Amino acid sequence: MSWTDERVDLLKKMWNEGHSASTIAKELGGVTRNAVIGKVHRLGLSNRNGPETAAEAPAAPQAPVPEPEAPGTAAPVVDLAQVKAERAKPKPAPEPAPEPAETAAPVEEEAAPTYTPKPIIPAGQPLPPQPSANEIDPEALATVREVEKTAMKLSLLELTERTCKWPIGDPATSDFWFCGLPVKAGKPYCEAHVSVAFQPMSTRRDRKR
DNA sequence: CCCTGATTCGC
DNA sequence: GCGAATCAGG
Repeated sequence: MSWTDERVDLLKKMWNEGHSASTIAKELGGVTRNAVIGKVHRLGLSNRNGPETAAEAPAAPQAPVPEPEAPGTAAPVVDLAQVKAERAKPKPAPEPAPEPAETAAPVEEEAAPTYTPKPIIPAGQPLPPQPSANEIDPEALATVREVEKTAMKLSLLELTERTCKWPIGDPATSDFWFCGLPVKAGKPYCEAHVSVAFQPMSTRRDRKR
Protein backbone atom coordinates (compact mmCIF):
# COMPACT_ATOMS: atom_id res chain seq x y z
CA MET A 1 0.00 0.00 0.00
CA SER A 2 1.17 3.49 -0.70
CA TRP A 3 0.17 6.93 0.44
CA THR A 4 -2.23 8.01 -2.21
CA ASP A 5 -3.91 11.36 -1.94
CA GLU A 6 -7.08 9.78 -0.70
CA ARG A 7 -5.31 7.84 1.98
CA VAL A 8 -3.37 10.88 3.08
CA ASP A 9 -6.56 12.88 3.22
CA LEU A 10 -8.25 10.30 5.35
CA LEU A 11 -5.19 10.17 7.53
CA LYS A 12 -5.19 13.93 8.01
CA LYS A 13 -8.89 13.99 8.66
CA MET A 14 -8.89 11.24 11.21
CA TRP A 15 -5.77 12.49 12.89
CA ASN A 16 -7.23 15.92 13.33
CA GLU A 17 -10.38 14.37 14.63
CA GLY A 18 -8.32 12.90 17.38
CA HIS A 19 -8.29 9.28 16.36
CA SER A 20 -5.32 7.26 17.50
CA ALA A 21 -2.69 6.10 15.11
CA SER A 22 -3.69 2.49 15.52
CA THR A 23 -7.32 3.28 14.82
CA ILE A 24 -6.37 5.16 11.71
CA ALA A 25 -4.11 2.36 10.61
CA LYS A 26 -6.94 -0.08 11.00
CA GLU A 27 -9.24 2.15 9.04
CA LEU A 28 -6.79 2.64 6.23
CA GLY A 29 -5.77 -0.96 6.14
CA GLY A 30 -2.51 -2.26 4.87
CA VAL A 31 -0.49 -0.14 7.21
CA THR A 32 0.61 -0.31 10.79
CA ARG A 33 0.23 2.36 13.37
CA ASN A 34 3.93 2.98 13.04
CA ALA A 35 3.47 3.77 9.41
CA VAL A 36 0.70 6.15 10.31
CA ILE A 37 2.74 7.88 12.95
CA GLY A 38 5.69 8.08 10.64
CA LYS A 39 3.56 9.66 7.97
CA VAL A 40 2.00 12.03 10.42
CA HIS A 41 5.40 13.29 11.35
CA ARG A 42 6.58 13.58 7.81
CA LEU A 43 3.51 15.60 7.07
CA GLY A 44 4.42 17.76 9.97
CA LEU A 45 1.12 17.53 11.75
CA SER A 46 2.22 15.96 14.94
CA ASN A 47 0.25 18.59 16.73
CA ARG A 48 -3.41 17.88 16.44
CA ASN A 49 -5.25 21.05 15.66
CA GLY A 50 -8.72 20.35 16.70
CA PRO A 51 -11.70 22.51 17.43
CA GLU A 52 -11.91 21.11 20.90
CA THR A 53 -8.64 21.84 22.56
CA ALA A 54 -8.99 22.03 26.24
CA ALA A 55 -8.21 20.63 29.57
CA GLU A 56 -10.27 18.02 31.23
CA ALA A 57 -12.26 18.74 34.29
CA PRO A 58 -12.72 15.90 36.67
CA ALA A 59 -16.27 15.99 37.81
CA ALA A 60 -16.60 13.17 40.12
CA PRO A 61 -15.56 10.66 42.56
CA GLN A 62 -13.23 10.67 45.42
CA ALA A 63 -13.36 6.99 45.72
CA PRO A 64 -12.28 5.24 48.86
CA VAL A 65 -9.28 4.44 46.76
CA PRO A 66 -6.57 7.05 46.83
CA GLU A 67 -6.38 8.56 43.40
CA PRO A 68 -3.16 10.34 42.52
CA GLU A 69 -4.72 11.74 39.43
CA ALA A 70 -3.73 15.38 39.33
CA PRO A 71 -5.69 17.04 36.59
CA GLY A 72 -6.19 20.50 35.34
CA THR A 73 -3.51 22.84 36.44
CA ALA A 74 -2.89 24.81 33.35
CA ALA A 75 0.76 25.38 32.93
CA PRO A 76 1.70 29.03 32.73
CA VAL A 77 4.39 28.58 30.16
CA VAL A 78 3.77 25.69 27.93
CA ASP A 79 5.87 24.46 25.12
CA LEU A 80 4.62 22.58 22.15
CA ALA A 81 5.22 19.13 23.37
CA GLN A 82 4.29 19.99 26.88
CA VAL A 83 0.61 19.52 27.24
CA LYS A 84 -0.46 16.71 25.12
CA ALA A 85 -3.19 15.27 27.16
CA GLU A 86 -5.40 12.85 25.42
CA ARG A 87 -8.25 14.45 23.64
CA ALA A 88 -11.80 13.36 23.58
CA LYS A 89 -12.09 9.87 22.41
CA PRO A 90 -14.65 8.67 19.94
CA LYS A 91 -17.52 6.99 21.63
CA PRO A 92 -18.66 3.97 19.68
CA ALA A 93 -20.89 2.74 22.48
CA PRO A 94 -21.71 -0.60 20.97
CA GLU A 95 -23.72 -1.66 23.94
CA PRO A 96 -26.18 -4.12 22.52
CA ALA A 97 -27.84 -5.70 25.48
CA PRO A 98 -30.95 -3.90 26.65
CA GLU A 99 -31.58 -6.60 29.14
CA PRO A 100 -35.10 -6.04 30.35
CA ALA A 101 -34.93 -8.53 33.16
CA GLU A 102 -33.48 -7.29 36.37
CA THR A 103 -30.07 -8.79 36.83
CA ALA A 104 -29.48 -8.01 40.41
CA ALA A 105 -27.26 -10.29 42.38
CA PRO A 106 -28.52 -13.71 41.46
CA VAL A 107 -25.58 -15.98 41.81
CA GLU A 108 -24.05 -17.96 44.54
CA GLU A 109 -22.40 -15.98 47.20
CA GLU A 110 -19.33 -17.74 48.40
CA ALA A 111 -17.03 -14.92 47.71
CA ALA A 112 -16.39 -13.33 51.03
CA PRO A 113 -14.49 -16.00 52.87
CA THR A 114 -13.08 -14.60 56.03
CA TYR A 115 -14.98 -11.55 56.97
CA THR A 116 -17.93 -9.46 56.11
CA PRO A 117 -17.14 -5.84 55.50
CA LYS A 118 -20.06 -4.09 56.87
CA PRO A 119 -20.65 -1.84 59.78
CA ILE A 120 -17.32 -0.19 60.12
CA ILE A 121 -18.26 3.06 58.51
CA PRO A 122 -17.74 6.22 60.47
CA ALA A 123 -20.85 8.27 60.13
CA GLY A 124 -19.60 11.36 58.48
CA GLN A 125 -18.00 9.83 55.47
CA PRO A 126 -17.63 11.90 52.38
CA LEU A 127 -20.41 10.94 50.10
CA PRO A 128 -19.37 8.39 47.55
CA PRO A 129 -19.17 9.49 43.96
CA GLN A 130 -22.47 8.02 42.93
CA PRO A 131 -22.82 9.68 39.60
CA SER A 132 -26.22 11.03 40.24
CA ALA A 133 -27.81 12.75 37.33
CA ASN A 134 -25.70 15.72 38.09
CA GLU A 135 -24.57 17.62 35.07
CA ILE A 136 -23.56 14.54 33.27
CA ASP A 137 -24.16 13.82 29.69
CA PRO A 138 -27.35 11.76 29.69
CA GLU A 139 -25.97 9.55 27.02
CA ALA A 140 -22.84 8.72 28.92
CA LEU A 141 -24.94 8.21 32.00
CA ALA A 142 -27.15 5.77 30.22
CA THR A 143 -24.11 3.92 29.04
CA VAL A 144 -22.78 3.84 32.55
CA ARG A 145 -26.00 2.38 33.80
CA GLU A 146 -25.73 -0.37 31.26
CA VAL A 147 -22.13 -1.01 32.06
CA GLU A 148 -22.79 -1.19 35.73
CA LYS A 149 -25.17 -4.04 35.11
CA THR A 150 -22.27 -6.03 33.77
CA ALA A 151 -19.76 -4.81 36.30
CA MET A 152 -17.42 -7.30 37.81
CA LYS A 153 -18.47 -6.15 41.24
CA LEU A 154 -15.06 -6.43 42.75
CA SER A 155 -14.21 -5.78 46.31
CA LEU A 156 -11.55 -3.31 47.25
CA LEU A 157 -9.02 -6.07 47.67
CA GLU A 158 -9.78 -7.51 44.31
CA LEU A 159 -8.93 -4.37 42.44
CA THR A 160 -5.84 -4.40 40.30
CA GLU A 161 -4.00 -1.95 38.13
CA ARG A 162 -6.34 -2.64 35.28
CA THR A 163 -9.70 -2.95 36.86
CA CYS A 164 -12.08 -0.06 36.92
CA LYS A 165 -12.06 1.50 40.34
CA TRP A 166 -15.37 3.24 40.05
CA PRO A 167 -17.32 2.64 43.22
CA ILE A 168 -20.91 1.57 42.89
CA GLY A 169 -23.43 1.58 45.64
CA ASP A 170 -23.25 2.82 49.17
CA PRO A 171 -20.08 2.01 51.07
CA ALA A 172 -22.11 1.99 54.23
CA THR A 173 -24.14 -0.94 53.07
CA SER A 174 -23.40 -4.41 51.93
CA ASP A 175 -24.19 -3.75 48.34
CA PHE A 176 -21.12 -1.83 47.53
CA TRP A 177 -18.54 -2.84 45.02
CA PHE A 178 -16.24 -1.57 42.37
CA CYS A 179 -16.98 -1.69 38.70
CA GLY A 180 -13.98 -3.87 37.98
CA LEU A 181 -14.25 -3.86 34.22
CA PRO A 182 -11.02 -3.49 32.27
CA VAL A 183 -9.62 -0.01 32.44
CA LYS A 184 -8.49 1.86 29.43
CA ALA A 185 -4.87 2.86 29.12
CA GLY A 186 -3.55 4.27 32.32
CA LYS A 187 -6.91 5.60 33.43
CA PRO A 188 -8.29 4.43 36.74
CA TYR A 189 -11.66 3.66 35.25
CA CYS A 190 -13.21 1.76 32.40
CA GLU A 191 -14.21 3.51 29.25
CA ALA A 192 -17.71 4.28 30.38
CA HIS A 193 -16.72 5.62 33.75
CA VAL A 194 -13.88 7.63 32.36
CA SER A 195 -16.36 9.40 30.17
CA VAL A 196 -18.39 10.34 33.17
CA ALA A 197 -15.48 11.22 35.37
CA PHE A 198 -13.63 13.34 32.92
CA GLN A 199 -15.66 15.77 30.95
CA PRO A 200 -14.54 18.33 28.48
CA MET A 201 -15.08 21.65 30.14
CA SER A 202 -16.93 22.73 27.07
CA THR A 203 -19.79 20.53 28.12
CA ARG A 204 -21.03 22.99 30.63
CA ARG A 205 -21.21 26.63 31.39
CA ASP A 206 -18.31 28.38 29.93
CA ARG A 207 -17.32 30.65 32.69
CA LYS A 208 -15.58 33.41 30.81
CA ARG A 209 -14.04 34.31 34.09
C1' DC B 1 -0.05 -5.97 30.27
C1' DC B 2 -2.63 -2.90 27.80
C1' DC B 3 -2.19 1.19 25.21
C1' DT B 4 -0.38 5.97 23.37
C1' DG B 5 2.81 8.90 20.31
C1' DA B 6 8.04 9.95 19.19
C1' DT B 7 12.31 8.86 17.22
C1' DT B 8 15.75 6.49 14.81
C1' DC B 9 17.79 4.61 10.87
C1' DG B 10 18.33 0.98 7.20
C1' DC B 11 16.02 0.50 3.20
C1' DG C 1 9.76 8.78 1.56
C1' DC C 2 8.84 4.76 4.11
C1' DG C 3 8.00 2.07 8.32
C1' DA C 4 9.86 -1.63 11.75
C1' DA C 5 12.19 -1.37 15.76
C1' DT C 6 12.80 0.99 19.51
C1' DC C 7 12.03 4.36 22.98
C1' DA C 8 9.32 6.88 26.48
C1' DG C 9 5.37 7.23 28.93
C1' DG C 10 0.10 6.71 30.85
